[in-house]
Amino acid sequence: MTVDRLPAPATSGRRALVLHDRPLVVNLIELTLNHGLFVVQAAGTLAEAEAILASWRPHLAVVDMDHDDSTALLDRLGASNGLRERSATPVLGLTRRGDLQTKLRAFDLGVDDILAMPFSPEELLARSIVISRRATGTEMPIVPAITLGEIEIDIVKREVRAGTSVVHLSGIEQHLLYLLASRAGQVVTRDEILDAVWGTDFVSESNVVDRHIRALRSKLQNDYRHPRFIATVPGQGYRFIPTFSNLGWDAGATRDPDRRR
Amino acid sequence: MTVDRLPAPATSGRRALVLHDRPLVVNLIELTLNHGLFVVQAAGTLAEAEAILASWRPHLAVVDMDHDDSTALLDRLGASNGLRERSATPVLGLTRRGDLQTKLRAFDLGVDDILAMPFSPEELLARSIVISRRATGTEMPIVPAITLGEIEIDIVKREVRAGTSVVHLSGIEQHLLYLLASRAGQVVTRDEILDAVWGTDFVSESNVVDRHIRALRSKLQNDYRHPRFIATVPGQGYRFIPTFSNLGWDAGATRDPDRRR
DNA sequence: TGCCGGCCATGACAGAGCGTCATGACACGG
DNA sequence: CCGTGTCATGACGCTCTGTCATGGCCGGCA
Repeated sequence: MTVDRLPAPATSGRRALVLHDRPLVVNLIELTLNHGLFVVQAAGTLAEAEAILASWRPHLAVVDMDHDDSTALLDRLGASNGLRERSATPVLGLTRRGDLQTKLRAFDLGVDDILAMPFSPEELLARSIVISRRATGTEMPIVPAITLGEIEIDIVKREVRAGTSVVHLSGIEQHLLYLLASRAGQVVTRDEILDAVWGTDFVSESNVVDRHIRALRSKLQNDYRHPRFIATVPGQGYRFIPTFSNLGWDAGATRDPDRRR
Repeated sequence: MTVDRLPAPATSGRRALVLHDRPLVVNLIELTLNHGLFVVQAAGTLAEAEAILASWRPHLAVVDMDHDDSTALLDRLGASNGLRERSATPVLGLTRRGDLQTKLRAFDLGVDDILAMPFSPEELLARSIVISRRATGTEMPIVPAITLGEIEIDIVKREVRAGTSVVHLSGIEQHLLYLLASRAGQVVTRDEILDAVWGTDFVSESNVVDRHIRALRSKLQNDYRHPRFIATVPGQGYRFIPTFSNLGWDAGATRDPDRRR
């Protein structure tokens, strides 16, 4: 089965380093930061991050604060006693816990801003742009909308245009859509989604993922009986396909026949 | 009628300048920043702000971005092309409009962080502390709870302890409580509240204030028939009195007999 | 072939937070 | 004594989030 490739993003030469050990989250961040014309490189360990840092000189770092190496990386980035060096790379921290204590500790470690899960891609982009432009003092281009097959996503307004209809997404729905879209054509597990949106602390037996997938679906498709864009792969998870026609099988079937791969 | 004075706040010598032309908002900010052991001085005009700036050397500035002189003051504070000077006073901007464009413009003007109305005192405090400690690189004390008469308010948890019961407030309810508490014993108009919490853009004929006053009341008083702490002054507005016994008139009467003053 | 069990979609619901509306009590002024 | 304006109150609508019970479909297995 062939699937449209995501369009190659335009770049402005702006670079972002991501320290995160969940590939799905990295994909999400990459797709989101494309709106800000960032090119993203991911590191799963401190060593990788340092290599990228030395050779690539990123303009922004997005750091999972729950990662074991986050503190070490922040040290390397020029944090010192809550007072960051002027020329250091601006850092956006991601955290599972949103209480004030956790946030203040993150700032102590040298973060420029902090984002608690679950967040929306809109917030991620906004904060990334803010701290990045503050560090460099230059304007930053934003591409408010991207097109994926038959879908157009406006990240700022949190709207999706599919065909003639325009719908507004909630933060979590937008997160979910970006997650799936960043892996277009591939299957994403429920557990991966749960982990990427809420963090592993969340109740794994919960039904939340289904719930929001369902909300997304009902917003993306005009009529009830024509499932589009999001297919179910039984026993495995969900799969996003940006064009309707590429689904291939009969409309009305949500199930993805391509089960064994 | 005598009313308990608010306790004189402990200070840590940390100073905050507020540029705002609504005295009620200034009171709110003052009471809120007391949790961070700030001493507050307010300016209604650029001239006043400059005088305070020169003689008082504040550690933090809270600036109403809808104020005519906000841009000029930000210039004075060392903003230049989105790139702020290192030693400049950190600035927290307040704005009525919360869209991304407005926020980005605020950052362009040199703000360190931006807060859109309606916000909760908890957020105001958290962001103030974050940008202030980032600028100075020192630890900042927080007093999580303050006591007003028979009421104890935990700003971080957004909880209120009145007697034996503990209740959780929403952001707007907390804002409302701080607003009234910062003018303890005095009457506050509906329009003033509307303006201070939502901004004047809001529909003036709306019932929102009553709605949230009611919610606050029902959370502060255990039993239905004993109104406490928040009295109605017919034709004028509401009045907060931190102790029950000081209400003076018969329990069961929500109305404040002290109408003509 | 027929039954069972697992996976998933669906509808219903809960509950917080926010805002609106209609009604009715109450006091005041004429 | 009645009308008017001011408030309190209950009821409702809406969005967002999360939970639960049900029932359909399919595949595996006897």
